[in-house]
Amino acid sequence: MNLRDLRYLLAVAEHGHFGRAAEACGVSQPTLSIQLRKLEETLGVTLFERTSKAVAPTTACARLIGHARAAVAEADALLAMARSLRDPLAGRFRLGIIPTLAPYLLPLVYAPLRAALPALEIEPWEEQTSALLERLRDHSLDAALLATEVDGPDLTSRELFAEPFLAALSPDHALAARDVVAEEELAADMLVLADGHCLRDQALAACGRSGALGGTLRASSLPTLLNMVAAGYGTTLIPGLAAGAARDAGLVLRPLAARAGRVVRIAWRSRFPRHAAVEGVADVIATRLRSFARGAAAGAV
Amino acid sequence: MNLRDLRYLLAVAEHGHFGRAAEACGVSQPTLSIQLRKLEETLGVTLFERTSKAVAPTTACARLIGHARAAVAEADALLAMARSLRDPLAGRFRLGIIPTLAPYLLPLVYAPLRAALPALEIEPWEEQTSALLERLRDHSLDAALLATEVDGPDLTSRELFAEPFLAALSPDHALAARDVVAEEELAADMLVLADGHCLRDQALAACGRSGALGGTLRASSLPTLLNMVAAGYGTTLIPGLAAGAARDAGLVLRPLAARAGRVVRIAWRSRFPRHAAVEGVADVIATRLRSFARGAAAGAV
DNA sequence: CGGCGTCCATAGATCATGTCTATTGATCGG
DNA sequence: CCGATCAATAGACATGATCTATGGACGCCG
Repeated sequence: MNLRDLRYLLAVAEHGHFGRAAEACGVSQPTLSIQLRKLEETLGVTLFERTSKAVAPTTACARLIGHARAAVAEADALLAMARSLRDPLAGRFRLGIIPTLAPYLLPLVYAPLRAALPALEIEPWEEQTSALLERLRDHSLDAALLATEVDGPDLTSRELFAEPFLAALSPDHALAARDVVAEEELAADMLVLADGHCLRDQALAACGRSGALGGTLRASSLPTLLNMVAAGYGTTLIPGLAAGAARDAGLVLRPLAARAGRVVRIAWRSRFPRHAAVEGVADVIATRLRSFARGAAAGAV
Repeated sequence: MNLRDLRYLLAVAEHGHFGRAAEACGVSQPTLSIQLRKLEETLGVTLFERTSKAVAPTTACARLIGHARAAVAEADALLAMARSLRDPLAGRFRLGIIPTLAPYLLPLVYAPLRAALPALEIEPWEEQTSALLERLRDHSLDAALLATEVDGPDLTSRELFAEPFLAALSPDHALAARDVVAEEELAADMLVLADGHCLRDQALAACGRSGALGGTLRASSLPTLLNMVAAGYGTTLIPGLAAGAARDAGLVLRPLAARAGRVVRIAWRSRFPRHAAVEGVADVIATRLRSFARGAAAGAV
């Protein structure tokens, strides 16, 4: 049994006439006659009482036709929905973002993304790198904004922009008097984020330390960390996009001598079919942040 | 798009594995792969993200799959219902019966019909001949029990049994003293049914009258007619099966000299597909009434 | 790190079947 | 009794579903 056969059945029931039903279905009358007879044979039920005068549905047909109508309607609904889902630049797009990036990047790119991809319903999801990678791999995210390389052939990534780190100091810190701070000078009293944040490892690596100091307080979020530094508990190293928030917290920011920084990338499953959506999002973010990256390259933030 | 394709889609979504899905569908893996790819092309939507490791439905697929499931379920329901409708000796059977027959025949044949055709749900419909023929022709009845021949090639009929008429008299009527009454003797004061009852015309014809007497009361039903005769308003001629009811009404019954009577037939549309049901019903009634017909032929009721 | 197994995609051949045009048969009306 | 109408049938044709065999990508394991 075929959906086409059910459409033929409905057409004959509606028109009560093989010729007109065939015309409505866009086929010849013999075709419709044959197919309907085959349907009757497969069902084992006579569907119509045929006369040269009229074609009347049997009672069996009357009881079956509701299901036929429902099946055809569902198939048509599926086709219509497929048409609306056809655009890869439309629909839900679940985008993971690491916590040290989300609060500072999203406000910058949200409006441009809406403007460039109006049909794309971006759902941000904030979590640490490893969790995002896991969610990418189990298909609960479509793409993720990270500050690390991704490994494995199942994932692909594209560089979006370079984000320089900055030394963040309380105004009364000794280094606050300097124009430029060398990364190693921060090592002595640097505060870092909790385990799992990629920024923690990158900050430690930038100033030549392999691990955090024993007993060092580990902030669970960047805003917390900024407040700790502002309160004079130590120094830290922040990503450039957080500069505004850091200044608002009353911190003094200084460029780094060796220009340590991180590269923000977008990552996705290599086989993810809506590649166009990923590229679209990536293009918008890269374009929006181009000036920022240029400024960073010039050493000015 | 095809119901088969939708079944393939559901199988792949369920198993997450082309090979096992193909096995479940009873086809080879390449077949399923090709058909699914074609489905993706016709829909314009990628349905699965394929890896050698796993096959994951896309978000678009997740939204479409509900409709696919519904369409397939409706089709399956249709097939299941068709299976149950396949037996022509099962299901509703709308049987018209003329009013001068129904109350006396139905009690005789109801139980035998239930016993012989347990799956046939017979729905009796009591109306006069012309209305029954109309309903037969417009498909609102499946068959009808009549006491007249039917004309036209669109209808067919089969004789079931012969039903003799009897003279019905009030006990104090002059003719009640006789053993046998000649049909013509009833003509003088015979009461008849209202227009439209075939019994009316047949009774008049039997006693040689072309029309009813002027001012004669025309009962709208046979029970009413019996009571009128019992009350002494005249004589009448009743169908044999009504003998019991007539005696209960206090009437005297006498056989007719010329053995006037009527033939009860079952009629149906020549193209009616459930011919087996008609034959089944006809056989049961003819068998049940065979003794009656023999008795009638022998002159004893 | 190289063979091996798993899994989906592709190629080419084959077979089933849906569709067409032309025609027949049945039925009805003038 | 003849012509019109309508569904069924016949035969040719083309599409398309399916199969087996094979290729290519990937992960596993010694």
